[in-house]
Amino acid sequence: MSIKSDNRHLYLQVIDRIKHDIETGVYKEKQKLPSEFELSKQLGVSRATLREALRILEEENVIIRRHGVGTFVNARPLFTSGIEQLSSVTDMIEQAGRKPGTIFLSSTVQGSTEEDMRRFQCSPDEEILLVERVRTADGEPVVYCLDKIPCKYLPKGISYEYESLFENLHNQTNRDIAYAVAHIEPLGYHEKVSPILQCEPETALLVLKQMHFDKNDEPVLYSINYFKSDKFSFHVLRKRINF
Amino acid sequence: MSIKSDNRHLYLQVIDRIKHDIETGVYKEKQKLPSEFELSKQLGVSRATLREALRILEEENVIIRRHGVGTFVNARPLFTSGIEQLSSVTDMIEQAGRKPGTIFLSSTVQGSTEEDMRRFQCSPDEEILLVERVRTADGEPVVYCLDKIPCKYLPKGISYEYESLFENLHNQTNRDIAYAVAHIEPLGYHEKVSPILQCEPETALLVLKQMHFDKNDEPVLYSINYFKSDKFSFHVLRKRINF
DNA sequence: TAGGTTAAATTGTCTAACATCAGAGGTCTG
DNA sequence: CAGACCTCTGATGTTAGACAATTTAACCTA
Repeated sequence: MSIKSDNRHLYLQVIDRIKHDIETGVYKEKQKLPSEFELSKQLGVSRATLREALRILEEENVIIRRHGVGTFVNARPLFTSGIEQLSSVTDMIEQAGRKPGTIFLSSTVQGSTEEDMRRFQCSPDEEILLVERVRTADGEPVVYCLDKIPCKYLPKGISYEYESLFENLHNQTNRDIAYAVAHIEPLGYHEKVSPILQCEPETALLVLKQMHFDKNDEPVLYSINYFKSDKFSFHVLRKRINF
Repeated sequence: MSIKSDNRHLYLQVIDRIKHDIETGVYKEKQKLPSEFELSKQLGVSRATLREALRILEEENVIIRRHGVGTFVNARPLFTSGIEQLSSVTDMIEQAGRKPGTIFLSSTVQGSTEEDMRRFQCSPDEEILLVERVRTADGEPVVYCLDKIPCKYLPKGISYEYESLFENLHNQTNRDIAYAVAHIEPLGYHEKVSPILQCEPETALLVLKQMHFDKNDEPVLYSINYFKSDKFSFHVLRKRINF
Protein backbone atom coordinates (compact mmCIF):
# COMPACT_ATOMS: atom_id res chain seq x y z
CA MET A 1 0.00 0.00 0.00
CA SER A 2 1.11 3.56 0.50
CA ILE A 3 3.34 5.16 3.07
CA LYS A 4 0.23 5.69 5.12
CA SER A 5 0.23 4.50 8.68
CA ASP A 6 -1.44 1.14 8.43
CA ASN A 7 -1.45 0.53 12.14
CA ARG A 8 -5.14 1.31 11.97
CA HIS A 9 -7.55 -1.57 12.21
CA LEU A 10 -7.73 -3.84 9.24
CA TYR A 11 -11.38 -3.31 8.40
CA LEU A 12 -10.76 0.44 8.09
CA GLN A 13 -7.96 -0.16 5.60
CA VAL A 14 -10.27 -2.44 3.63
CA ILE A 15 -12.92 0.28 3.53
CA ASP A 16 -10.42 2.80 2.19
CA ARG A 17 -9.09 0.34 -0.33
CA ILE A 18 -12.53 -0.48 -1.73
CA LYS A 19 -13.57 3.17 -1.81
CA HIS A 20 -10.35 3.95 -3.63
CA ASP A 21 -10.98 1.17 -6.13
CA ILE A 22 -14.46 2.49 -6.81
CA GLU A 23 -13.22 6.04 -7.27
CA THR A 24 -10.45 5.00 -9.63
CA GLY A 25 -12.88 2.94 -11.67
CA VAL A 26 -11.69 -0.54 -10.83
CA TYR A 27 -15.30 -1.23 -9.96
CA LYS A 28 -17.80 0.83 -11.88
CA GLU A 29 -21.31 2.02 -11.17
CA LYS A 30 -23.90 -0.69 -10.68
CA GLN A 31 -21.23 -3.26 -11.33
CA LYS A 32 -21.04 -6.46 -9.34
CA LEU A 33 -18.13 -6.85 -6.99
CA PRO A 34 -16.32 -10.17 -6.71
CA SER A 35 -17.91 -12.54 -4.24
CA GLU A 36 -16.97 -12.15 -0.60
CA PHE A 37 -14.88 -15.31 -0.74
CA GLU A 38 -13.04 -14.12 -3.84
CA LEU A 39 -12.60 -10.56 -2.58
CA SER A 40 -11.31 -11.63 0.81
CA LYS A 41 -8.66 -13.74 -0.95
CA GLN A 42 -7.70 -10.82 -3.20
CA LEU A 43 -7.32 -8.44 -0.27
CA GLY A 44 -5.66 -10.98 1.95
CA VAL A 45 -8.10 -10.68 4.80
CA SER A 46 -10.64 -13.04 6.27
CA ARG A 47 -14.22 -13.02 5.08
CA ALA A 48 -15.41 -11.79 8.48
CA THR A 49 -13.17 -8.75 8.33
CA LEU A 50 -14.20 -8.04 4.76
CA ARG A 51 -17.85 -8.29 5.81
CA GLU A 52 -17.41 -5.71 8.57
CA ALA A 53 -16.03 -3.35 5.95
CA LEU A 54 -18.80 -4.11 3.48
CA ARG A 55 -21.45 -3.57 6.16
CA ILE A 56 -20.22 -0.06 6.76
CA LEU A 57 -19.93 0.68 3.06
CA GLU A 58 -23.53 -0.46 2.73
CA GLU A 59 -24.55 1.77 5.62
CA GLU A 60 -22.85 4.66 3.83
CA ASN A 61 -24.78 3.86 0.66
CA VAL A 62 -21.60 3.15 -1.27
CA ILE A 63 -22.62 -0.41 -2.10
CA ILE A 64 -25.75 -2.53 -2.05
CA ARG A 65 -25.81 -6.15 -0.96
CA ARG A 66 -28.45 -8.62 -2.01
CA HIS A 67 -28.76 -11.95 -0.30
CA GLY A 68 -28.10 -14.76 -2.70
CA VAL A 69 -27.19 -12.41 -5.51
CA GLY A 70 -24.13 -10.37 -4.78
CA THR A 71 -22.66 -7.02 -3.85
CA PHE A 72 -23.01 -4.07 -6.18
CA VAL A 73 -21.55 -0.61 -6.45
CA ASN A 74 -24.25 1.95 -5.87
CA ALA A 75 -24.92 4.69 -8.36
CA ARG A 76 -25.20 8.00 -6.56
CA PRO A 77 -21.88 9.60 -7.41
CA LEU A 78 -21.40 13.15 -6.28
CA PHE A 79 -23.79 13.88 -3.46
CA THR A 80 -20.89 14.93 -1.34
CA SER A 81 -20.22 18.43 -0.08
CA GLY A 82 -23.71 18.45 1.34
CA ILE A 83 -24.33 20.40 4.49
CA GLU A 84 -24.00 17.23 6.58
CA GLN A 85 -20.31 17.42 5.85
CA LEU A 86 -18.78 20.00 8.14
CA SER A 87 -16.20 22.32 6.65
CA SER A 88 -15.05 25.79 7.51
CA VAL A 89 -16.32 28.81 5.61
CA THR A 90 -12.83 29.15 4.21
CA ASP A 91 -13.04 25.66 2.73
CA MET A 92 -16.49 26.32 1.30
CA ILE A 93 -15.29 29.39 -0.55
CA GLU A 94 -12.20 27.60 -1.81
CA GLN A 95 -14.23 24.65 -3.02
CA ALA A 96 -16.29 27.08 -5.08
CA GLY A 97 -13.08 28.00 -6.84
CA ARG A 98 -12.87 31.48 -5.36
CA LYS A 99 -10.32 33.20 -3.17
CA PRO A 100 -11.33 33.51 0.49
CA GLY A 101 -10.62 36.71 2.38
CA THR A 102 -11.50 38.20 5.76
CA ILE A 103 -12.59 41.65 6.86
CA PHE A 104 -11.94 41.86 10.57
CA LEU A 105 -14.61 43.88 12.37
CA SER A 106 -14.08 43.48 16.11
CA SER A 107 -13.05 41.18 18.90
CA THR A 108 -14.08 41.56 22.51
CA VAL A 109 -13.66 39.55 25.65
CA GLN A 110 -16.80 39.19 27.71
CA GLY A 111 -17.94 37.33 30.77
CA SER A 112 -20.23 34.43 30.06
CA THR A 113 -23.92 35.04 29.77
CA GLU A 114 -26.33 32.49 31.10
CA GLU A 115 -26.69 31.14 27.58
CA ASP A 116 -22.93 30.77 27.21
CA MET A 117 -22.74 28.88 30.49
CA ARG A 118 -25.32 26.45 29.23
CA ARG A 119 -23.64 26.09 25.85
CA PHE A 120 -20.10 25.63 27.08
CA GLN A 121 -20.96 24.08 30.42
CA CYS A 122 -18.71 26.57 32.15
CA SER A 123 -18.70 28.74 35.25
CA PRO A 124 -19.94 32.37 35.31
CA ASP A 125 -16.41 33.78 35.58
CA GLU A 126 -15.28 32.05 32.40
CA GLU A 127 -14.22 34.62 29.84
CA ILE A 128 -15.53 34.33 26.31
CA LEU A 129 -13.92 35.78 23.20
CA LEU A 130 -16.31 37.18 20.64
CA VAL A 131 -14.99 37.68 17.10
CA GLU A 132 -16.91 39.51 14.42
CA ARG A 133 -15.82 39.12 10.81
CA VAL A 134 -16.98 39.37 7.24
CA ARG A 135 -15.78 36.66 4.90
CA THR A 136 -15.21 37.51 1.27
CA ALA A 137 -14.94 35.54 -1.96
CA ASP A 138 -12.72 37.26 -4.52
CA GLY A 139 -13.12 40.38 -2.42
CA GLU A 140 -16.91 40.30 -2.44
CA PRO A 141 -18.58 40.01 1.00
CA VAL A 142 -20.59 36.80 1.19
CA VAL A 143 -20.78 35.69 4.84
CA TYR A 144 -21.09 37.54 8.13
CA CYS A 145 -19.57 35.55 10.97
CA LEU A 146 -20.00 35.81 14.72
CA ASP A 147 -17.81 33.42 16.71
CA LYS A 148 -17.82 32.73 20.42
CA ILE A 149 -15.06 30.74 22.02
CA PRO A 150 -14.00 30.37 25.67
CA CYS A 151 -10.62 32.01 26.26
CA LYS A 152 -9.33 28.93 28.06
CA TYR A 153 -9.21 27.11 24.74
CA LEU A 154 -6.97 29.77 23.24
CA PRO A 155 -3.24 30.31 23.76
CA LYS A 156 -2.21 33.86 24.47
CA GLY A 157 -1.25 35.99 21.51
CA ILE A 158 -3.36 34.07 19.04
CA SER A 159 -3.98 35.95 15.81
CA TYR A 160 -7.67 36.21 15.09
CA GLU A 161 -7.15 37.89 11.77
CA TYR A 162 -5.85 34.70 10.29
CA GLU A 163 -8.25 33.17 7.83
CA SER A 164 -9.60 29.97 9.23
CA LEU A 165 -10.58 29.58 12.87
CA PHE A 166 -10.65 25.82 12.31
CA GLU A 167 -7.01 25.83 11.25
CA ASN A 168 -6.13 28.19 14.04
CA LEU A 169 -7.50 25.76 16.58
CA HIS A 170 -5.77 22.87 14.88
CA ASN A 171 -2.37 24.53 14.66
CA GLN A 172 -2.18 26.62 17.81
CA THR A 173 -4.03 24.32 20.18
CA ASN A 174 -4.65 20.62 20.02
CA ARG A 175 -8.41 20.85 19.74
CA ASP A 176 -9.68 19.62 16.42
CA ILE A 177 -13.29 20.26 15.69
CA ALA A 178 -14.95 16.92 14.98
CA TYR A 179 -18.60 17.76 14.47
CA ALA A 180 -21.21 20.46 14.94
CA VAL A 181 -24.92 20.73 15.50
CA ALA A 182 -26.26 23.32 13.11
CA HIS A 183 -29.60 25.08 13.36
CA ILE A 184 -30.86 26.38 10.05
CA GLU A 185 -32.95 29.54 9.84
CA PRO A 186 -34.06 31.79 7.02
CA LEU A 187 -33.89 35.54 7.42
CA GLY A 188 -35.49 38.05 5.08
CA TYR A 189 -33.66 41.15 6.19
CA HIS A 190 -31.28 42.03 8.99
CA GLU A 191 -30.83 45.66 9.91
CA LYS A 192 -27.12 45.32 10.53
CA VAL A 193 -26.01 42.35 8.48
CA SER A 194 -27.87 42.92 5.21
CA PRO A 195 -26.18 46.26 4.50
CA ILE A 196 -22.78 44.86 5.42
CA LEU A 197 -23.21 42.07 2.88
CA GLN A 198 -24.56 44.57 0.36
CA CYS A 199 -27.76 42.60 -0.06
CA GLU A 200 -30.40 43.57 -2.59
CA PRO A 201 -33.76 43.95 -0.86
CA GLU A 202 -35.05 40.69 -2.28
CA THR A 203 -31.98 38.67 -1.28
CA ALA A 204 -32.64 36.62 1.82
CA LEU A 205 -30.06 35.27 4.26
CA LEU A 206 -29.53 31.74 5.41
CA VAL A 207 -28.43 31.65 9.04
CA LEU A 208 -26.45 28.75 10.47
CA LYS A 209 -26.21 28.72 14.26
CA GLN A 210 -23.65 26.09 15.10
CA MET A 211 -22.28 24.51 18.23
CA HIS A 212 -18.95 22.87 17.47
CA PHE A 213 -17.53 19.96 19.45
CA ASP A 214 -14.20 18.19 19.51
CA LYS A 215 -13.82 14.43 19.39
CA ASN A 216 -14.30 14.18 23.15
CA ASP A 217 -17.72 15.79 22.79
CA GLU A 218 -16.47 18.94 24.49
CA PRO A 219 -18.09 22.16 23.25
CA VAL A 220 -15.40 24.34 21.72
CA LEU A 221 -16.90 26.99 19.48
CA TYR A 222 -20.28 28.58 18.92
CA SER A 223 -20.81 30.45 15.70
CA ILE A 224 -23.56 32.28 13.89
CA ASN A 225 -23.04 32.57 10.15
CA TYR A 226 -25.17 34.69 7.82
CA PHE A 227 -24.88 33.44 4.23
CA LYS A 228 -25.96 35.47 1.22
CA SER A 229 -28.46 33.09 -0.34
CA ASP A 230 -27.58 33.96 -3.92
CA LYS A 231 -23.92 33.12 -3.33
CA PHE A 232 -24.28 29.84 -1.48
CA SER A 233 -26.29 26.74 -2.15
CA PHE A 234 -26.89 24.17 0.55
CA HIS A 235 -28.18 20.69 0.14
CA VAL A 236 -28.50 17.61 2.29
CA LEU A 237 -29.10 13.92 1.75
CA ARG A 238 -32.13 12.90 3.79
CA LYS A 239 -32.63 9.21 4.53
CA ARG A 240 -35.86 7.56 5.47
CA ILE A 241 -35.71 5.49 8.62
CA ASN A 242 -39.01 3.66 8.88
CA PHE A 243 -40.00 1.75 5.73
CA MET B 1 -39.49 -9.31 20.67
CA SER B 2 -42.43 -7.41 19.28
CA ILE B 3 -45.02 -8.26 16.66
CA LYS B 4 -42.78 -6.56 14.14
CA SER B 5 -41.84 -8.42 11.02
CA ASP B 6 -38.63 -10.07 12.05
CA ASN B 7 -37.94 -11.54 8.66
CA ARG B 8 -35.35 -8.80 8.33
CA HIS B 9 -31.73 -9.70 8.69
CA LEU B 10 -30.58 -10.61 12.13
CA TYR B 11 -27.99 -7.87 12.51
CA LEU B 12 -30.66 -5.24 11.84
CA GLN B 13 -32.80 -6.65 14.63
CA VAL B 14 -29.80 -6.59 16.93
CA ILE B 15 -29.19 -2.93 16.08
CA ASP B 16 -32.79 -2.04 16.89
CA ARG B 17 -32.67 -4.03 20.09
CA ILE B 18 -29.51 -2.34 21.35
CA LYS B 19 -30.75 1.11 20.35
CA HIS B 20 -33.98 0.36 22.18
CA ASP B 21 -32.11 -0.75 25.26
CA ILE B 22 -30.07 2.45 25.24
CA GLU B 23 -33.16 4.61 24.84
CA THR B 24 -35.02 2.85 27.62
CA GLY B 25 -32.06 3.21 29.93
CA VAL B 26 -30.97 -0.42 30.18
CA TYR B 27 -27.53 0.89 29.22
CA LYS B 28 -26.84 4.43 30.30
CA GLU B 29 -24.60 7.15 28.95
CA LYS B 30 -20.88 6.43 28.93
CA GLN B 31 -21.63 3.08 30.53
CA LYS B 32 -19.80 -0.06 29.47
CA LEU B 33 -21.78 -2.66 27.60
CA PRO B 34 -21.34 -6.35 28.40
CA SER B 35 -18.48 -7.97 26.53
CA GLU B 36 -19.17 -9.21 23.02
CA PHE B 37 -19.11 -12.81 24.21
CA GLU B 38 -21.54 -12.07 27.01
CA LEU B 39 -23.83 -9.89 24.89
CA SER B 40 -23.99 -12.41 22.04
CA LYS B 41 -25.10 -15.04 24.53
CA GLN B 42 -27.74 -12.70 25.98
CA LEU B 43 -29.16 -11.85 22.57
CA GLY B 44 -28.92 -15.38 21.28
CA VAL B 45 -26.83 -14.52 18.23
CA SER B 46 -23.29 -15.33 17.25
CA ARG B 47 -20.46 -13.00 18.06
CA ALA B 48 -19.89 -12.33 14.35
CA THR B 49 -23.45 -11.13 13.89
CA LEU B 50 -23.31 -9.04 17.02
CA ARG B 51 -20.10 -7.47 15.77
CA GLU B 52 -21.67 -6.45 12.46
CA ALA B 53 -24.37 -4.69 14.44
CA LEU B 54 -21.88 -3.02 16.79
CA ARG B 55 -19.78 -1.83 13.85
CA ILE B 56 -22.72 0.06 12.41
CA LEU B 57 -23.70 1.45 15.79
CA GLU B 58 -20.14 2.71 16.08
CA GLU B 59 -20.34 4.20 12.60
CA GLU B 60 -23.53 5.97 13.68
CA ASN B 61 -21.77 7.33 16.77
CA VAL B 62 -24.12 5.52 19.09
CA ILE B 63 -21.33 3.56 20.78
CA ILE B 64 -17.56 3.68 21.03
CA ARG B 65 -15.35 0.61 20.96
CA ARG B 66 -11.89 0.45 22.38
CA HIS B 67 -9.64 -2.45 21.57
CA GLY B 68 -8.75 -4.36 24.67
CA VAL B 69 -11.06 -2.30 26.84
CA GLY B 70 -14.67 -2.61 25.90
CA THR B 71 -17.70 -1.08 24.24
CA PHE B 72 -19.26 2.06 25.65
CA VAL B 73 -22.45 3.98 25.10
CA ASN B 74 -21.69 7.36 23.59
CA ALA B 75 -22.96 10.58 25.11
CA ARG B 76 -24.75 12.44 22.36
CA PRO B 77 -28.37 11.95 23.38
CA LEU B 78 -31.27 12.93 21.17
CA PHE B 79 -29.89 14.55 18.05
CA THR B 80 -32.53 12.73 16.10
CA SER B 81 -35.26 14.34 14.05
CA GLY B 82 -32.57 16.37 12.36
CA ILE B 83 -33.14 17.31 8.76
CA GLU B 84 -30.91 14.47 7.58
CA GLN B 85 -33.69 12.15 8.65
CA LEU B 86 -36.35 12.22 5.98
CA SER B 87 -39.94 12.27 7.12
CA SER B 88 -43.12 13.52 5.57
CA VAL B 89 -44.57 16.89 6.52
CA THR B 90 -47.41 15.00 8.16
CA ASP B 91 -44.93 13.22 10.42
CA MET B 92 -43.14 16.45 11.26
CA ILE B 93 -46.35 18.10 12.41
CA GLU B 94 -47.37 15.04 14.38
CA GLN B 95 -43.98 14.84 16.08
CA ALA B 96 -44.50 18.42 17.23
CA GLY B 97 -47.58 17.18 19.03
CA ARG B 98 -50.02 18.96 16.76
CA LYS B 99 -52.80 17.74 14.53
CA PRO B 100 -51.95 17.76 10.81
CA GLY B 101 -54.50 18.88 8.26
CA THR B 102 -54.60 19.63 4.56
CA ILE B 103 -56.16 22.41 2.51
CA PHE B 104 -56.39 21.14 -1.02
CA LEU B 105 -55.77 23.90 -3.55
CA SER B 106 -55.45 22.35 -6.98
CA SER B 107 -54.27 19.40 -9.00
CA THR B 108 -53.47 19.48 -12.67
CA VAL B 109 -52.00 17.07 -15.16
CA GLN B 110 -49.35 18.56 -17.37
CA GLY B 111 -46.93 17.38 -20.00
CA SER B 112 -43.34 17.25 -18.83
CA THR B 113 -41.24 20.34 -19.12
CA GLU B 114 -37.62 20.03 -20.03
CA GLU B 115 -36.76 20.27 -16.36
CA ASP B 116 -39.15 17.46 -15.50
CA MET B 117 -37.61 15.25 -18.16
CA ARG B 118 -34.23 15.76 -16.65
CA ARG B 119 -35.46 15.19 -13.12
CA PHE B 120 -37.50 12.08 -13.78
CA GLN B 121 -35.48 10.83 -16.70
CA CYS B 122 -38.63 10.45 -18.75
CA SER B 123 -39.87 11.11 -22.26
CA PRO B 124 -41.56 14.37 -23.35
CA ASP B 125 -45.01 12.75 -23.56
CA GLU B 126 -44.89 11.58 -19.94
CA GLU B 127 -47.69 13.19 -18.01
CA ILE B 128 -46.94 14.80 -14.68
CA LEU B 129 -49.41 15.40 -11.88
CA LEU B 130 -48.98 18.65 -10.03
CA VAL B 131 -50.61 18.94 -6.61
CA GLU B 132 -50.84 22.17 -4.69
CA ARG B 133 -51.71 22.04 -1.01
CA VAL B 134 -51.43 23.93 2.25
CA ARG B 135 -50.61 21.85 5.29
CA THR B 136 -51.98 22.93 8.65
CA ALA B 137 -51.10 22.27 12.28
CA ASP B 138 -54.14 22.46 14.56
CA GLY B 139 -55.87 24.28 11.72
CA GLU B 140 -53.16 26.90 11.34
CA PRO B 141 -51.43 27.04 7.93
CA VAL B 142 -47.72 26.29 8.30
CA VAL B 143 -46.42 24.79 5.06
CA TYR B 144 -47.18 25.41 1.41
CA CYS B 145 -46.53 22.30 -0.69
CA LEU B 146 -46.03 21.84 -4.39
CA ASP B 147 -45.66 18.22 -5.47
CA LYS B 148 -44.79 16.85 -8.88
CA ILE B 149 -45.16 13.18 -9.62
CA PRO B 150 -45.26 11.27 -12.90
CA CYS B 151 -48.73 9.82 -13.51
CA LYS B 152 -47.28 6.41 -14.33
CA TYR B 153 -46.41 5.97 -10.68
CA LEU B 154 -49.99 6.52 -9.65
CA PRO B 155 -52.92 4.13 -9.89
CA LYS B 156 -56.09 5.61 -11.31
CA GLY B 157 -58.57 7.06 -8.90
CA ILE B 158 -56.02 7.88 -6.25
CA SER B 159 -57.25 10.37 -3.69
CA TYR B 160 -54.89 13.32 -3.48
CA GLU B 161 -56.78 14.90 -0.65
CA TYR B 162 -55.61 12.23 1.72
CA GLU B 163 -53.07 13.50 4.20
CA SER B 164 -49.69 12.01 3.48
CA LEU B 165 -48.38 11.54 -0.03
CA PHE B 166 -45.73 9.23 1.43
CA GLU B 167 -48.37 6.94 2.86
CA ASN B 168 -50.38 7.16 -0.31
CA LEU B 169 -47.46 5.91 -2.31
CA HIS B 170 -46.80 3.19 0.23
CA ASN B 171 -50.38 1.96 0.40
CA GLN B 172 -51.67 2.42 -3.11
CA THR B 173 -48.52 1.62 -5.03
CA ASN B 174 -45.48 -0.36 -4.06
CA ARG B 175 -43.04 2.51 -4.23
CA ASP B 176 -41.59 3.43 -0.88
CA ILE B 177 -39.60 6.60 -0.74
CA ALA B 178 -36.14 5.76 0.57
CA TYR B 179 -34.25 9.02 0.47
CA ALA B 180 -34.26 12.52 -0.95
CA VAL B 181 -31.80 15.20 -1.96
CA ALA B 182 -32.97 18.45 -0.45
CA HIS B 183 -31.84 21.91 -1.49
CA ILE B 184 -32.23 24.48 1.25
CA GLU B 185 -33.03 28.10 0.46
CA PRO B 186 -34.18 31.07 2.50
CA LEU B 187 -36.91 33.32 1.20
CA GLY B 188 -37.84 36.68 2.64
CA TYR B 189 -41.18 37.17 1.03
CA HIS B 190 -43.17 35.38 -1.65
CA GLU B 191 -45.98 37.21 -3.37
CA LYS B 192 -48.26 34.23 -3.49
CA VAL B 193 -47.14 31.97 -0.65
CA SER B 194 -46.58 34.46 2.16
CA PRO B 195 -50.22 35.66 2.20
CA ILE B 196 -51.50 32.10 2.01
CA LEU B 197 -49.47 31.18 5.10
CA GLN B 198 -50.58 34.42 6.78
CA CYS B 199 -46.97 35.49 7.34
CA GLU B 200 -46.09 38.63 9.23
CA PRO B 201 -43.86 40.82 7.07
CA GLU B 202 -40.78 39.97 9.12
CA THR B 203 -41.37 36.22 8.98
CA ALA B 204 -39.13 34.55 6.43
CA LEU B 205 -39.71 31.23 4.74
CA LEU B 206 -37.44 28.23 4.54
CA VAL B 207 -37.78 26.48 1.20
CA LEU B 208 -36.94 22.81 0.73
CA LYS B 209 -36.72 21.67 -2.87
CA GLN B 210 -36.54 17.93 -2.75
CA MET B 211 -36.06 15.12 -5.23
CA HIS B 212 -37.31 11.88 -3.73
CA PHE B 213 -36.04 8.46 -4.76
CA ASP B 214 -37.12 4.92 -4.02
CA LYS B 215 -34.73 2.20 -2.91
CA ASN B 216 -33.83 1.44 -6.52
CA ASP B 217 -32.64 5.02 -6.98
CA GLU B 218 -35.56 5.78 -9.25
CA PRO B 219 -36.83 9.37 -9.02
CA VAL B 220 -40.39 9.28 -7.79
CA LEU B 221 -41.45 12.65 -6.45
CA TYR B 222 -40.27 16.22 -6.68
CA SER B 223 -41.57 18.63 -4.10
CA ILE B 224 -41.11 22.24 -3.09
CA ASN B 225 -42.08 23.01 0.49
CA TYR B 226 -42.34 26.50 1.98
CA PHE B 227 -42.03 26.36 5.77
CA LYS B 228 -43.04 29.22 8.03
CA SER B 229 -39.79 29.79 9.87
CA ASP B 230 -41.37 30.64 13.20
CA LYS B 231 -43.26 27.35 13.24
CA PHE B 232 -40.51 24.98 12.24
CA SER B 233 -36.96 24.51 13.42
CA PHE B 234 -34.43 22.58 11.37
CA HIS B 235 -31.12 21.29 12.47
CA VAL B 236 -28.47 18.95 11.15
CA LEU B 237 -25.49 17.07 12.54
CA ARG B 238 -22.45 18.02 10.53
CA LYS B 239 -19.41 15.74 10.69
CA ARG B 240 -15.88 16.69 9.83
CA ILE B 241 -14.18 14.42 7.33
CA ASN B 242 -10.53 15.52 7.24
CA PHE B 243 -8.83 15.60 10.64
C1' DT C 1 -45.27 -24.28 -23.80
C1' DA C 2 -45.88 -24.00 -18.91
C1' DG C 3 -44.62 -25.24 -14.67
C1' DG C 4 -41.93 -27.52 -11.32
C1' DT C 5 -37.18 -29.36 -9.84
C1' DT C 6 -32.49 -29.23 -9.25
C1' DA C 7 -28.02 -27.22 -8.98
C1' DA C 8 -24.84 -23.51 -8.56
C1' DA C 9 -23.50 -19.20 -6.74
C1' DT C 10 -23.74 -15.79 -3.18
C1' DT C 11 -24.74 -13.57 1.05
C1' DG C 12 -26.25 -14.54 5.98
C1' DT C 13 -25.10 -16.81 10.30
C1' DC C 14 -22.63 -19.77 13.50
C1' DT C 15 -18.64 -21.89 16.04
C1' DA C 16 -14.14 -22.07 17.84
C1' DA C 17 -9.79 -20.59 18.09
C1' DC C 18 -5.82 -17.38 18.23
C1' DA C 19 -3.83 -12.40 18.02
C1' DT C 20 -3.46 -8.02 19.83
C1' DC C 21 -4.24 -4.49 22.99
C1' DA C 22 -5.04 -1.98 27.47
C1' DG C 23 -5.41 -1.99 32.25
C1' DA C 24 -4.62 -3.95 37.07
C1' DG C 25 -1.78 -5.57 40.13
C1' DG C 26 2.41 -7.54 41.73
C1' DT C 27 7.52 -7.60 41.79
C1' DC C 28 11.98 -6.00 41.48
C1' DT C 29 15.36 -2.40 42.11
C1' DG C 30 17.36 1.97 43.13
C1' DC D 1 9.22 4.27 49.42
C1' DA D 2 8.93 5.44 44.44
C1' DG D 3 9.27 4.17 40.01
C1' DA D 4 10.24 0.96 36.33
C1' DC D 5 9.21 -3.47 34.73
C1' DC D 6 6.71 -7.82 34.34
C1' DT D 7 2.74 -10.80 34.18
C1' DC D 8 -1.92 -11.90 34.16
C1' DT D 9 -6.52 -11.07 32.72
C1' DG D 10 -10.26 -9.65 30.06
C1' DA D 11 -11.62 -7.21 26.18
C1' DT D 12 -11.86 -6.37 21.10
C1' DG D 13 -9.60 -7.64 16.47
C1' DT D 14 -8.88 -11.32 13.12
C1' DT D 15 -8.93 -15.86 11.13
C1' DA D 16 -10.66 -20.35 9.34
C1' DG D 17 -14.17 -23.30 8.16
C1' DA D 18 -18.71 -24.87 8.09
C1' DC D 19 -23.71 -24.68 7.31
C1' DA D 20 -28.26 -21.98 6.31
C1' DA D 21 -31.08 -19.12 3.42
C1' DT D 22 -31.88 -16.98 -0.85
C1' DT D 23 -31.73 -16.00 -5.72
C1' DT D 24 -31.00 -17.22 -10.38
C1' DA D 25 -30.67 -20.04 -14.19
C1' DA D 26 -30.59 -24.36 -16.29
C1' DC D 27 -32.98 -28.47 -16.78
C1' DC D 28 -36.70 -31.72 -16.81
C1' DT D 29 -41.36 -33.15 -17.37
C1' DA D 30 -46.26 -33.24 -18.31
